[in-house]
Amino acid sequence: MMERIEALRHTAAHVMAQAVMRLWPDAKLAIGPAIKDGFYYDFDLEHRLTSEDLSAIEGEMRKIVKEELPLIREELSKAEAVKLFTRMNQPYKLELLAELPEQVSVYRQGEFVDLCQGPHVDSTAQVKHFKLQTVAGAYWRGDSSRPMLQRIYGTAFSSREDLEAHLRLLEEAAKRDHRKLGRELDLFSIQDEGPGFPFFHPKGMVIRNALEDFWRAEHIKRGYHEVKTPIMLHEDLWHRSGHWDNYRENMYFSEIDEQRFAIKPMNCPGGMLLYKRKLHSYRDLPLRVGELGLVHRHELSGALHGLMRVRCFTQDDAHIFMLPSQVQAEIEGVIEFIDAVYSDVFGFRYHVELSTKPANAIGDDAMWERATQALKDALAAKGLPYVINEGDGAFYGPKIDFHLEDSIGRTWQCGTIQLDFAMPERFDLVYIDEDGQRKRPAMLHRVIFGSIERFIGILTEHYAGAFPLWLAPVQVMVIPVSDGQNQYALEVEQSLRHQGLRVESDMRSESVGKKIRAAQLQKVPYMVIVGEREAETGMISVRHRQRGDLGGTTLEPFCQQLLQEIAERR
RNA sequence: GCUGGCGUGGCUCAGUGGUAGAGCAGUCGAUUCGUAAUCGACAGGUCGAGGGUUCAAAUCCCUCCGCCAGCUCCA
Repeated sequence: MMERIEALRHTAAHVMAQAVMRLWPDAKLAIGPAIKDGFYYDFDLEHRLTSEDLSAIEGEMRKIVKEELPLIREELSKAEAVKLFTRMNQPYKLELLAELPEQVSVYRQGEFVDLCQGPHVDSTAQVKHFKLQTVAGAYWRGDSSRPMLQRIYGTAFSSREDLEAHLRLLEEAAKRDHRKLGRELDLFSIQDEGPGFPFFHPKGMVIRNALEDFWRAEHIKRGYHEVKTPIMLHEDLWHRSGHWDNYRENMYFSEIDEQRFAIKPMNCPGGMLLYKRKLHSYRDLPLRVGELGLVHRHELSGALHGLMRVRCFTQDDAHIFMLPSQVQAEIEGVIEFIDAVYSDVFGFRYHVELSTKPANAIGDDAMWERATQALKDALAAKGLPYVINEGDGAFYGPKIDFHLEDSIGRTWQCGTIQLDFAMPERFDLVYIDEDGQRKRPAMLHRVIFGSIERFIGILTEHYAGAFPLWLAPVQVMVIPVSDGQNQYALEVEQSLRHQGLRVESDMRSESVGKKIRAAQLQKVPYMVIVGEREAETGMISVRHRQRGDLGGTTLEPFCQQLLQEIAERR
């Protein structure tokens, strides 16, 4: 079933390529695979494709569908295929062919033929429900030193209903985009004067502080200490840590008293200095040291994306210094910690990747092998399925990455656990073992949220802005029915505030309906409506943003119920 | 950084060569209202920045900045 839809999308890609070739016969074909929910095809083409062109291509595709062309597979020798694609003047296909085995396959449909291993559906007639979406640039073979091609993305389904449902889903997803909600709910902004450097507004700060309070409480429970290291440190430190050799491109530098300083892109070198401030006993280990550390990284301008991808962010970092014998238990502990936060508190679905030694790495292969194996062992012990991300580790060690999905299905790395034998070596970290000998500790770098900024972005989309009570910037909006109840509303507001709730009153001379609507749009969890009836009897009328009118009650039980809801983080 | 698109009041958008418009939000006034929009008035923009073409530029051209989609890269 899944394979059939993939074949259908792959065929849709061929139909699109055929349509493009009919409209622009000089187009050079690159590749055109099926992807999640659709397909794309890359073209090298003098003409710059516009959205009007997309309609024209769609029109041509519909003709091809009507022609009911059968897809015919042919097996060719490589030599024959080279001849074929040379005759067709398709250099990218020839480049692909050079790496293929002696026997290759092509698929024909009418006058169109493409190098392809398949499978496909039987006829272009089956590609009925599709839509071309966008055209964007993409490097040939994903290599930024190669030519940039034009990529057309499309979506295709086996039924009209599925296609329409998917298009509706995309529309709904756009509504929960954290950048849109961040503006509407007045959580944060990014100004032209600081691309990638977000401003947090009062309401965004409430969420941020609630997350940090939660974070601190959970870390204390798990035996962490908290520290704060400086934003800026001498360049020499970054030479010692390996960042200058391996991470310089992403770093900001400045000068103080004719000395070069770097703004930290990571917290670990500062953490190393803190560890080294005194001698440690084996009895001190594992030493778990957390830091909400603000780091700055120069990201490519085109990569910036709301709070998800910024140039300065706060990592909820921690460095765990361990005896070699403690490594596996500590990794497992962090895996459990992350799962407890993601699954139990926020109800996220996530997937895990294991990233191995990158091209620019410090430390020898044996060390990398040992560290990678330790991460694998921990994952196996926790029974966590994972995919391997070859060559994507940090330059100082392999890592386990936890990925969360945004509203349109893009995934973002949040949590990560990195095992590092290199940094302790470089900084000559030691502890005194029970035999009195100086020995080398192992070290773990890890984050739970990843970056607070990105995590807030993910949370905003996850909840579509309707944050649970414990995170909601305004928890209760008091709404007097008319000006006559403003005084009573104020008393209610004060009383709830004294209980520690975040309350506001809407005392504008507007209709109740309008004030309720405003609170609903701000996704305030509870509205307390007070009119003449309530003012006289000392009661309140409660409305919930999702459950609607909950009827009358008094302050005391209402307040207790909310405090309970907050305590349980529902 | 690259390819393409876009940039008009706080927000959403209209205006494509002839001295800047709407709705929402805001302010003021009237209304005093019972669970998602009461009525009226007022105020608010050197049209992203700089340069050029023109009698005349939001509109055409150039450069830069920023944003959006994707690629590359990553928390």
